[in-house]
Amino acid sequence: MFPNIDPQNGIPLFEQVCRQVKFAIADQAYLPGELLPSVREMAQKMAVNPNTVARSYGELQREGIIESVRGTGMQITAEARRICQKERVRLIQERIVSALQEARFSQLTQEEVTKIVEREIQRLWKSK
Amino acid sequence: MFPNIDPQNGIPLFEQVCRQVKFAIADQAYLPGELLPSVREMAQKMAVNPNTVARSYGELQREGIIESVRGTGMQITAEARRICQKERVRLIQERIVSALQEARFSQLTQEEVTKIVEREIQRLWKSK
Amino acid sequence: MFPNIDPQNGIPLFEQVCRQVKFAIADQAYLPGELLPSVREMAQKMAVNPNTVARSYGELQREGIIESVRGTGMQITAEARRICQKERVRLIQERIVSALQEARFSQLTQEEVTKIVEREIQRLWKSK
Amino acid sequence: MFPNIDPQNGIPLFEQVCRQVKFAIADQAYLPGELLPSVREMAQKMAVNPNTVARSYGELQREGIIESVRGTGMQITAEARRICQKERVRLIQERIVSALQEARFSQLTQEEVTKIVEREIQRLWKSK
DNA sequence: GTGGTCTAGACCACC
DNA sequence: GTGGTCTAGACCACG
Repeated sequence: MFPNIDPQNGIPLFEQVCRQVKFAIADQAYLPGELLPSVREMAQKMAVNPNTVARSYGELQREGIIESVRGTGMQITAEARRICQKERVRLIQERIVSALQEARFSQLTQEEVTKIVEREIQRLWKSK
Repeated sequence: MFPNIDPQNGIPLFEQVCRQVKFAIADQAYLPGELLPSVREMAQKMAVNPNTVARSYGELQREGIIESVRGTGMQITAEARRICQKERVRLIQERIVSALQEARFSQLTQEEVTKIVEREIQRLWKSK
Repeated sequence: MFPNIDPQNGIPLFEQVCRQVKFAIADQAYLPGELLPSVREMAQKMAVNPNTVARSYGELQREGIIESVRGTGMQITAEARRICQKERVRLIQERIVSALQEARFSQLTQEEVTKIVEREIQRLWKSK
Repeated sequence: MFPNIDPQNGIPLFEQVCRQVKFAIADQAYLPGELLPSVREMAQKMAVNPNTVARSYGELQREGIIESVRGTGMQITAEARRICQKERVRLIQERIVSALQEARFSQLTQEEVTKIVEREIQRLWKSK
């Protein structure tokens, strides 16, 4: 359920963790009122240090997506899904746009880019 | 000629500088045998610390794209254009693919992604 | 009778519970020889986990304010009132002094602080 | 200039550091555009771990009081003073009010509290 | 068991 | 030199 944490891709680990959790919530893998896996559990799942997960959870808490219940765990808030769905689109869109902007500036033609994009979309979504 | 340097987008400055120079060479803005602008000059153009440019030039030299000519400056090599054109496509493609992969994993539908991509391509290349 | 338990104000819950009980005893709401409400009952009154109350009772016992009577409950000791009255003043005074010290150190003027204090005292005790 | 960090008073160290820095800025000990002492330097001044200071600086950054200048340090923002002056009053007032509320609820009389407060204010500000 | 805080020490990218 | 990130491991308060 949480693959994809990559220490070598430039994006900080704690931020990748945030993204994964947001995507999972947007996807209703966790529902409001439920508890997120504990810091230690999640750390093991994702093969990162517990402190890294703790930092991510702190971030999510600040964004109003989860809240700490003393001695119990981190609980999904009522607004979590709404926030995460917006975030999901925003985060991904941001990254796509940024990549396309670089392509544009570097003088690639619309045709070249379209070809790359269509090929990859076919490849990635074919298994559906 | 060199806009787009963004200190806040996660990609190291010196790497952004490398990219810009590679793209300019791929685009034949600089031809083999010509000199690159001096470190200081380029630093000013790009609004970046001279040390950052120096590091980028070192990187380009290591990749065989430019070579230092004693007392004169950094000269574009004969193979520069070939290398840079390959690089340009590789770098951009890599980034696009990585962004689309995240979109795929996060359960966005093919339709949603296609919509974003097409809209942005229209927007970015409309001025052509 | 026991409002004011606030999970978010930095002071541990079990300590807030201790304070409330001490203040109630100082106030003669409980007299020597009487029994405190059972752990479960008190937990419900204060909307707090029974374990938290149990810990507080343990603390109060260690301070000689209550004593456990086998199979009966926690009994108010003879010295309870004396201890609690001293405690009450000490605890409150300590907290006020600490807050004022920070105000002093942070270069607030005597006038600013006096204004805040007088306003709040008026507000809090007006219903008398 | 930065005394008063106390590991034993219940308030987290990183938060005490934040408060101290805010108070210093409110007091114009640091002006907009200036750099805060480096993480390592401040850590030594305050006798805490550099990571603790880093966390505080991150917090201040999130509140718009300082901003990170790559490779240079943490710079006081233009709005820092305004924010910190508001914060100073808010933080201190909050603490005073909270202490007085406890006094109120615990059945101390207005006279008792007034006596304590006036005595302490005299004592703390007498050296002015 | 849970999260929260703190320390120590490391490595990196940037100036 | 600077801040940013990550790890490892500890202790505490709370349920």
